[in-house]
Amino acid sequence: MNVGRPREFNSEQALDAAMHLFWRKGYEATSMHDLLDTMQLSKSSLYQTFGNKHQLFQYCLENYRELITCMFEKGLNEAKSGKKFIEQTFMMLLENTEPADKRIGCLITNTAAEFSQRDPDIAALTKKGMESFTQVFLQAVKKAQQDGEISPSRDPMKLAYYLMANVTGINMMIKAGASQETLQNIASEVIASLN
Amino acid sequence: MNVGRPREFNSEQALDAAMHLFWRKGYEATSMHDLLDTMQLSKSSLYQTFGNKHQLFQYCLENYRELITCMFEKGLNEAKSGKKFIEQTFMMLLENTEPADKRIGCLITNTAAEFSQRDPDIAALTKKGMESFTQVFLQAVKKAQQDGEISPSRDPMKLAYYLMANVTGINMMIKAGASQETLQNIASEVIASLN
DNA sequence: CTTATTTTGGACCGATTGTTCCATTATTAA
DNA sequence: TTAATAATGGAACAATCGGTCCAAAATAAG
Repeated sequence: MNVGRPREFNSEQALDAAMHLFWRKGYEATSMHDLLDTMQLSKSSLYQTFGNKHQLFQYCLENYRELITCMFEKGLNEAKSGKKFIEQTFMMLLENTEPADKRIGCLITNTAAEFSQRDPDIAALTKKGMESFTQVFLQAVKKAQQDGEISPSRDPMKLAYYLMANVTGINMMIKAGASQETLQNIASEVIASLN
Repeated sequence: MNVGRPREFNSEQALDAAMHLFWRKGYEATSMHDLLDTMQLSKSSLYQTFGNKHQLFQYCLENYRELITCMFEKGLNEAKSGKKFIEQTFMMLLENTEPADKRIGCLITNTAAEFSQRDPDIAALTKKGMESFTQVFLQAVKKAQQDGEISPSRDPMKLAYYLMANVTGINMMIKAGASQETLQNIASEVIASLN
């Protein structure tokens, strides 16, 4: 069996905790001390298990990408139609305006903003994340076209990227302090433009 | 006249240099050492003139807001029509995809992403910035309606926020590594939805 | 019990962080 | 020339940064 002293922490839970901390505070503003506190493990354990802060962050990004992608795919599969899923997605966004501590946006987007500029490895992960999310929207648009909600003459890939831009934009405007009413207006414009 | 030893630096130039540095690197990733190097003044001079790093950053945010707002207003006044201005704005965005060091996005948006969450003063400035930019789009939409390019039945404020969301979203997708073609597609969808 | 293996706790590291302080320098006014 | 004023350069500061290292602790196998 497992020889040696057993672990006193759950590595998946610890990674999840780190992910949420980075999500909320960003990379630079999160210290190792913060991480140890939140993940509830010792410094040695963290370095042994996750390498270092930078590697841990990359694990978190991948974890986040998989988590969100799965959640979206599940939502799409359970939705009554393609357009319903898209509407639900925007409605979900609007729920994160109040209180202020819910305005944490999207980890991928936050990360792209913080340092896509100076780290090619991280930049590759943000690109990958964006493409994963876009794929879900692509499936949603195709489904909506099959359901007769969007004209088959419209390019589904173009619409998928268009939706991504708006979801990203709304996420950022939430962080910039836009009101729920404002965001509601944006969402309704986007939904109305799908036909 | 001015008594005492004269300044060896231009405070406006120094502020401008700091602004561009924060724009490129973000707040946390920019050190005082970086700033002194770029602004070309001594530590004492920086603290005497701008208070501290946090205050300097706030000055930079306001400087940026005014700079961009003025630039946009000038562009709008010189544009042949409201819709032409909007199109130009999106075209300008697309020019910042390559090379990688041009993908610095928008300082207000970057700042909202980095720490609207934990600093009310900064959050207020990002909100103010977003509102300033939205005002320009509002004027542009109204002009386009007067020019007969957008139906007068559409709510100009809603469209202004809708445009803001898309500009912000595209800016973020640039940072996340989206291709120029992708962004071109998004922009054309947005432009096409204005009628 | 002994040995091998793995994890844990914490002391310790050099480097860097933002900031303060003061003597020195450069200027104007008297 | 002297005094007043303001800017500069740099030493010094405590605090924190991410990271390393090793003895101690806890388990399984022999």
